[in-house]
Amino acid sequence: MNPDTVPARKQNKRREKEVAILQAAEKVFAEEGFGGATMQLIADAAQLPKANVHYYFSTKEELYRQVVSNIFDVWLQAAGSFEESDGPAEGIGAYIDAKMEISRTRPAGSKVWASEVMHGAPIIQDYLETTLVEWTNSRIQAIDAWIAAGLMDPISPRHLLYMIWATTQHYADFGHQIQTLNRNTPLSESEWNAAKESVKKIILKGIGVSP
Amino acid sequence: MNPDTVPARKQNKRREKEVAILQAAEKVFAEEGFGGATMQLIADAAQLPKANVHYYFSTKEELYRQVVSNIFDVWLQAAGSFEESDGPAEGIGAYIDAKMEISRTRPAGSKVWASEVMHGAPIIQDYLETTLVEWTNSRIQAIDAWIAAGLMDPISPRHLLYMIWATTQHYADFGHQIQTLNRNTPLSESEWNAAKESVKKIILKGIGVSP
DNA sequence: TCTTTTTCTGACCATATGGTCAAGACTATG
DNA sequence: CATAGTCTTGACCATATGGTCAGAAAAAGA
Repeated sequence: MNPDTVPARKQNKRREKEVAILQAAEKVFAEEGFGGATMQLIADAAQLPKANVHYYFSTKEELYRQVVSNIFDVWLQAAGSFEESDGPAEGIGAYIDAKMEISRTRPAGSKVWASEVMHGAPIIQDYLETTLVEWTNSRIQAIDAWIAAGLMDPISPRHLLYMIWATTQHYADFGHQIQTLNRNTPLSESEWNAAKESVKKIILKGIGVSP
Repeated sequence: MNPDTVPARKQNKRREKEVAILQAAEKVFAEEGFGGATMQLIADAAQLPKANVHYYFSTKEELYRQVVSNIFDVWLQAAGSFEESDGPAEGIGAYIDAKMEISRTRPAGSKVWASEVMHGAPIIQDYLETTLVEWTNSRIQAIDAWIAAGLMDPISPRHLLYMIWATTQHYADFGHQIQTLNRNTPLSESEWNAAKESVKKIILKGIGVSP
């Protein structure tokens, strides 16, 4: 038997447990905020004794840091769908789709991210200043190129990005409000699609891109 | 002398002190979240002993409730600028202006509101279900009337409203991120104006309204 | 099977926090 | 000036929370 097999399996098992805790933590942090979340609540959500959670993540900050870090990875993944090789209709359309999909499937993550930024990004400030700044600048260049090529109106790329972020994340962060305004019912599959199409339609037309 | 004068003056003094505490609380709640905010932090921000804060607001919840309630009033005030008597260019344009102005002048309030909604609106759920639902439905009717009159494209009024809320509030709630992307500098007067114009331009064009 | 390493957990501790209280200070009024 | 009502505040308390730890249990390895 390969001597690496057993250790690998063990590593996997450890990783699985960490992931379970991280999922529980993401949910609790989203619902209660960092200050309101307690290790006991997280442990209960993960169906583990509190001390066991501390075995995998020594401190609350450490756990929170990893939750936020995971969200950032998801964010980066969606960022990849913004391909500058295609035109603005495909690039921006796909990006909006991807971000709306994240809001639908990972609302808790989006809320944790929003909370972190709202409180001054104490944990991920370095990511903001490096990765986010670079990504944003590179996308601004891409949009400017589209503008120069006459593929869209000469709007401010920066504020366009803010609008996309704001609108797409709103469906996660303010999901409770949206549900209240939707006869206290979660958005159905078709309502989600309508939301997606509305957002894309208004923004794309707003920047002078025809589908 | 009017017998009401002295009591009134006293009432004013009490009110002034309450307002000072409410302002301090709004700031602290915005920065720390409900769970992270402590009565001591709020007392320090208001430059009062903690026990004195408790004299005016018996519990943390009570204080928070009033802070959130104040924000809702500000929100309603901005909502008034959405006049259906004018056309969409004026009505929606003025509404965006008003909301952007709130984001600029009361960012802490906006953050508290966002935080409250993100955590399921435990305090102001009744406002959402009554006032907000009514206001939203009435605006949807107004927009539908504009659409019927051929003054704008047949978009979903509901999702248009969400987009306006999301985008305008983003400049307050994610102000830290925006500042980081703005060479770590707060938006200047002219940058705020550029933001306003960008938002109005894209949204109004996006719904087929010419200025 | 015996030993070693990793995982698990109840009990415990130090600290921070929301809230109380009683006594003092201040203010208006008769 | 005396009295009554309002405001102020340091000291205090009960509780909740993040985190520790010793030892049990389980798994891996020899």
